[in-house]
Amino acid sequence: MNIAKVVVDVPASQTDRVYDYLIPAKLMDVLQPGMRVIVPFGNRRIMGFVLQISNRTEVDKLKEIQETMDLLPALTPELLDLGVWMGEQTLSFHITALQAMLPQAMKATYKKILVRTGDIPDELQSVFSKDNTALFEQFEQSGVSFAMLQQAIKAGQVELRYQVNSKETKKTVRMLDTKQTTEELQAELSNVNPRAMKQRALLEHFIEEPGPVAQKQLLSIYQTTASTLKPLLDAGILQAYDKEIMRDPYEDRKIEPTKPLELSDSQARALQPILKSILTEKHDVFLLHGVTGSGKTEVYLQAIQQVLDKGQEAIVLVPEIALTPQTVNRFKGRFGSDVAVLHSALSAGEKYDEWRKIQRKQVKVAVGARSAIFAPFENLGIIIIDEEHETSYKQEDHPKYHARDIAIFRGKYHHAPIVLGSATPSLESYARAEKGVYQMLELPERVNDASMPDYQIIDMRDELHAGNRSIFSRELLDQMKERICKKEQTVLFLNRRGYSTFVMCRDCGHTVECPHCDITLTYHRSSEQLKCHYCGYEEPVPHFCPSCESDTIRYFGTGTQKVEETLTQLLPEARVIRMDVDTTRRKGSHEKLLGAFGRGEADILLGTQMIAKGLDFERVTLVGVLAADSMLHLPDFRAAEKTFQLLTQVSGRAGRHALPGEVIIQTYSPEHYSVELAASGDYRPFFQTEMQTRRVFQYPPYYYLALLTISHQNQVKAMQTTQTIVQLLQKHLSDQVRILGPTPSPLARIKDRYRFQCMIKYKNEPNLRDVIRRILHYYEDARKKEDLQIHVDLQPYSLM
DNA sequence: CAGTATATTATA
DNA sequence: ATAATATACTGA
Repeated sequence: MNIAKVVVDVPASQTDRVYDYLIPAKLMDVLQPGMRVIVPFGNRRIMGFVLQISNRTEVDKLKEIQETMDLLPALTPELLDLGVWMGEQTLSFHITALQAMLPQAMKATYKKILVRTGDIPDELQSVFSKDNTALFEQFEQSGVSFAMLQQAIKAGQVELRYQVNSKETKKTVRMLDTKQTTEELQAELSNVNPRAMKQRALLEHFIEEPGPVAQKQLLSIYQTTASTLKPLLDAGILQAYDKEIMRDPYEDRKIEPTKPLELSDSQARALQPILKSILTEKHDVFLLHGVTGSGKTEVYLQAIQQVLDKGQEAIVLVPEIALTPQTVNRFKGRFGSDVAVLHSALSAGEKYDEWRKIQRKQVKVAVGARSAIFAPFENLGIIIIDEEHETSYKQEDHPKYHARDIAIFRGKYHHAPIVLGSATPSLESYARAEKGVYQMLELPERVNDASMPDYQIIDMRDELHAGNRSIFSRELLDQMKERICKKEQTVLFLNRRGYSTFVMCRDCGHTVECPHCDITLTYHRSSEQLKCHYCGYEEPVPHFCPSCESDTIRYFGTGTQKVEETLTQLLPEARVIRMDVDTTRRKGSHEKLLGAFGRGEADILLGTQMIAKGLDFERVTLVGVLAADSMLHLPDFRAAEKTFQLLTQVSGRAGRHALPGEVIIQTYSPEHYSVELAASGDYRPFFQTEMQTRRVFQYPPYYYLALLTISHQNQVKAMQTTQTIVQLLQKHLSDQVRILGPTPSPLARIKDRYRFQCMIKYKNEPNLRDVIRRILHYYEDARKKEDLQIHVDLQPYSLM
């Protein structure tokens, strides 16, 4: 057993296979599958994952593994299996799938280093630093001729080394301790100059309180600096050393411990089957459909409790934007230090430490966004996906996985149940629950006897006819005034998706477009620039229309800043907190703003998507949605579903406690079923209506989708290639399949590349992945040489 | 025909 | 992805 099967860190189709390496004697008893290693590859050194240790190989001359990067496997056997499966399912490289399961900090970085080993010309010497090394990059920038370096390397005067590093760093604190006994210290004390008061104080500390202490802490207690310490360290009386510590992003937060709450009847009814699956170790998938405020989280908490009691572990996925301190506190409050939290707001180091807590089994519960589904637990008892309908569970770049699919894979492996929770389930999940593939659990009413809020839909066209050109309807304005009088609070939601600010000429209707993409430029007020969100192009706002030279350039669209301004004009007495990307960029600002709102320091909370979820404030009795229909016109078959979900979620922020809630929805499409049915608060009618549409147009959940996007600088080339691909697909797939295209992508041009798509609708195509793989292989040369790009997305969430 | 740009190929 | 090697292509 001296051969390791290794996947190397070269994401390319040619290297997407397993390479065999000899295990050197020093690693013989150390190396295990799942470890990262450094291996020679060609004349470089690169990182790789050990998949397997074996005694067989087909290759005559094997190279040796150079060294290991881990002492504990980074990936468990389960995750290694998952990597294979995920690579196949998403048509990604094996290495890409494996990398996706680890924190960014564990990704390898590569450096080429020049080392001087002999006499070299002065000109070349100038590149090297004092220690006779130089980064290869430095050499390239230095302007010294390549030939000179080549010669020096040939002559053995310079060596080129390939260095592999991992980005992970471990945080340490400086500790102080002494090896001497109290008596010896007493003796030392008498030697210290009596005028060195602070030094004496530090020594006395070690006499009174023996044992190691953090330097920072000690110095602050005795109000002194490291200079006091120095003589003691120099004399060898005290010793300093660095102790590794875990970064704790939540260390200075006080979290009140909570006890399990008494469950309502329906909560108890929903919990029962979950507990049963946990106990019998059955891989069931539950769809927990509970209206907003119905207490889904308490059900999760009690299910997790059962898992922990059994000595098992739990993963809870929460959408990134809902991963607020409030949410985290609910889990930390119940399970304390057994919880690790993984989300994007943490620094790379913090994420790495949270991950290691899981790896070392120092925690039992992982709460996090999409990638937390890869938490390296080995005895999983349950996986919970909250807000399961959220599209952010689908990763948009390779590997394009859906966390729900990964959860089901892991659930099967561990014989553990999966709970998908939502007030507005995805049609896919609800349809599966109806068919009995998943088990349906319902929480039809709110806890605390709170009733569902009252709804009002305002047709903004009527407002316009009545001469109100403001972004606020009269009704909403009146209601907000009333709330301020009653000392109640309002949440205002501005849906900005598919809706951005742009400039338009009032005279001729000209809008400014990106010269490289077929898209209108977005107006950025802070910099007075027009920017393209797809390629980064920007230009200053023109003073005159580029088309007709009139000076009637105006801004359109509504940003939160604009709403805030209007609000202060119309309701000068209102105290407004605005939450958007700009005001929450700084770390902790999110929490600060919500905290202030929670304490009643503002009357109105104005925000985008980020306020749609999880907020739970007692005094919020009014929710206003400013542009309910802004998503409906997007080229997306899920537009109605997303609108319905969003309206239901936002409305769920109102009247969650004793005070009754009211919801006002402003829209230009009051008759659209997604708006109307959100008002009814009832999921089923919407589900049934939407299912009909999906059936007629042959969309999920009736059909599976695969989307191929082909792009090239040359429009004709892109179109023709897509045409050929369509024909190839038609030829090799079954005759039940529906293939659409070539169609120009909704974003027909990005970065000067024309984009065409082909959509495959299918029910059962076991060969699909193989056929696509063959097509990709067929175009391999063209992709490299002619810069043709082919993107494949199976079960896409974005059709752009 | 050397010297250099470009395509091909292997990476264990 | 990257580097070495094979091949094609300039300019003498």
